[in-house]
Amino acid sequence: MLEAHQYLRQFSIKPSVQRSAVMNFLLNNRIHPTIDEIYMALSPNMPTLSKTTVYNTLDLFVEKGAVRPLVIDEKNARYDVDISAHAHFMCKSCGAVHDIFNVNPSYFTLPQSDKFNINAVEISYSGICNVCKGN
Amino acid sequence: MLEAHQYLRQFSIKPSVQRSAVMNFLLNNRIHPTIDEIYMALSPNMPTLSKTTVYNTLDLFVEKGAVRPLVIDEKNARYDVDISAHAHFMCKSCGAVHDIFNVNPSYFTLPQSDKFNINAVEISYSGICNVCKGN
DNA sequence: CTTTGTGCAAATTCTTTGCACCAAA
DNA sequence: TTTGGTGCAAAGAATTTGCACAAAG
Repeated sequence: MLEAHQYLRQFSIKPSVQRSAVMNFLLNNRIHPTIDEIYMALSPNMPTLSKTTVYNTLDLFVEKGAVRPLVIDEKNARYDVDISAHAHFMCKSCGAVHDIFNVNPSYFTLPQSDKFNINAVEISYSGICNVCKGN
Repeated sequence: MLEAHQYLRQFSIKPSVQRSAVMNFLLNNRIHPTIDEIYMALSPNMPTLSKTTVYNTLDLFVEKGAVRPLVIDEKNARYDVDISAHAHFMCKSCGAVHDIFNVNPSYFTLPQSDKFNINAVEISYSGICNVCKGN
């Protein structure tokens, strides 16, 4: 937990018990969790935790640049504590989201445009994972 | 409308008045509309149209490969009738989604993986458009 | 007729909001 | 104390579902 505590300070986020717990979960569970997954994972050990706090906390983390919101799952918001340039894969069957690191870094270059001020890119792959495919 | 009618047949979609109207709208309004935008645009001329039908219709179009669902807007599902490989830009201020065609075609290459069966890719850019920026 | 499509209303799910209470400085 | 954080309950928004009626073949 101390680790998460320190980590938050790097992003100028005041640590609280709840914030540290959420960050700790994100740092140790690189599953790009949904709000509900975070809430479900933490509430057994923090019975008073509310989902509103998880929403507030993730909004703050995104605002401070400590996590990035993923746009890959139409159903739920998902968050990644790894803010380095990398892509993601989502299995259309089980819904799991995985990191894809072997993507040419040049793909993350932002294109020039005279109509838009482009400042972020997201590369999302989808298909079926081997677990769902049955091997 | 005849155009849309024919277009649907190419994808083995039985045309109905509603389906043709939706496809016609998509073909002539390349704005990557949401369900609500489609519904709002058509309902004045089709008072009995229901939003459920718009949902059903778009689901069918996606299933038949006539349109592709965009994963770029966390708030609403958006659809693109142009199924060729190209990227999109979404303005975080006004929410408008635009096509980005000047992206290196190689970026759309699907990476190989022994863990996943990757069969689709989406490249999404975001930022602020010039209209919102004030010039 | 029989199948397929449409549309209303209700239900569900995810997210946001308002407000009171708690905690830290 | 004063500010900021938390949590409950209610509200809101997008989507899905169940079912009855309409349309097409």
